[in-house]
Amino acid sequence: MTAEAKPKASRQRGTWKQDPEAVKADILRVAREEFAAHGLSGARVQEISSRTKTSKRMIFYYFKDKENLYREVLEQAYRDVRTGEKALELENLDPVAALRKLVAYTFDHHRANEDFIRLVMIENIHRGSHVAESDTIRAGNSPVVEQLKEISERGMRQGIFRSDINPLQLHWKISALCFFNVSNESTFSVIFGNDIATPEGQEALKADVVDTIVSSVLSVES
Amino acid sequence: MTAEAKPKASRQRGTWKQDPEAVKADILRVAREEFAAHGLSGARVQEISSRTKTSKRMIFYYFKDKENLYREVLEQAYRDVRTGEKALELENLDPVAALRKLVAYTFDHHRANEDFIRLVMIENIHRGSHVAESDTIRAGNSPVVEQLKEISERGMRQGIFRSDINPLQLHWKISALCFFNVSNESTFSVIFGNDIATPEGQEALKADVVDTIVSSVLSVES
DNA sequence: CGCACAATGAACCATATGGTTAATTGCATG
DNA sequence: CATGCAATTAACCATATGGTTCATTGTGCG
Repeated sequence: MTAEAKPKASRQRGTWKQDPEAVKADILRVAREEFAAHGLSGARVQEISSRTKTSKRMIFYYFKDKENLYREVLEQAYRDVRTGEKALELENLDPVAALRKLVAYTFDHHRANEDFIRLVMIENIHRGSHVAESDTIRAGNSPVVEQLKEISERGMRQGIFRSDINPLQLHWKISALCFFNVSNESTFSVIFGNDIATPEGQEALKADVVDTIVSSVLSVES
Repeated sequence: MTAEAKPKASRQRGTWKQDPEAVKADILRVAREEFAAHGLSGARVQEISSRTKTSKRMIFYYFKDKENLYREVLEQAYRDVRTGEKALELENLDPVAALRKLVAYTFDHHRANEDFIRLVMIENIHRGSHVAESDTIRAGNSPVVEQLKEISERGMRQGIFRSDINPLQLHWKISALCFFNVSNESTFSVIFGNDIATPEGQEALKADVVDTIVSSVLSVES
């Protein structure tokens, strides 16, 4: 490996502190950014190590190999984003208001977690093979479907929602609209102009998405 | 390059026919599959050449380098998929029927062009930098937005559509739902089960997507 | 203290990979 | 049928890349 030397001015030979957890966290943080930016094959271990306070050696010491590092990055990303889904207190709201709040929140939440979106895109390029291998990712399917089920049932009982709502399909639709907004922004802007990508465009779009989801569940005669 | 030899039984030294167009087409076809499967950095020139009737040398002879090959693959893919968007004869249908037909067609069309979807995903990972460089891709923005504009205007004139429809946003919503269906199938299935990915699930989903789009444009008092 | 083991640094390695060089063959044209 | 250029083959190359080896240093513990 030519010129892979690492002077790292801040650390001279002979004196260093041990801090395994910090080192691992540092690697994971940088690796996440690099994988999100360039994909599994596009990311460079060398580049990850350069941006780290530690050395390439430690990456393999703690994470075995590149693919395993990627897997752990994925797991942490899923964990973080699920933790970040804060409780919305939808129980006190009427079904329509609850749904509006949940959709608007999802829209913003996706926008605020672009790296996660990109990791999921990358994972889909790999046909989901790494998420499939992770028990923790498969297990912790977010509680949002349960929330939607609860909202739907209330709305149906009150007669304001149509009676054939499928909560999973409803979640799918919300995901599709909020995910695509982030995932396909680049190509969509290039081809159709970036009216939608501007702050005002995004606000208009969010309102449209919320309305679209709500109108899809309302019973026709309401 | 160790063991990069290519026996290619079907072609012995000293006798070969010239057919530049066929060679180029062959390379493009294989390259498209490889890039769609593994991404720009994940695809291997070596692997592309192996699956081709020609040699690696010819790839660089005709396409200069890997990135340029990728760009030409993208262009051809956009060209093909746009050509494949057959005329739907929506003029004779009432606005709702026309819209239903267009959405259902888009849903099926995306499903039938997974490689194209994957290339667009990959391109978005690269922040659309290659589509941005291609004049032909930027120019030929598909006529679907015009069709939607026409349908919307008819519907609004008849009073059955709400009066604030934005055709581009409408196209965006249709794209989002139809694109996500293909792009995120893997991770969605892993996490939420594959009910939606089954043939029956897809039919139900298509109906739901069509209804969702239609109900989003209908005026509330209709 | 001194020992055992975890953590770290520096250099090194095998191979994969994108790309090139040089020579050869097909073929259209005068 | 010679000449010149396009198309093609086979071998080769520089370097990037993921991963490893070996020695050294920190640290908790008896």
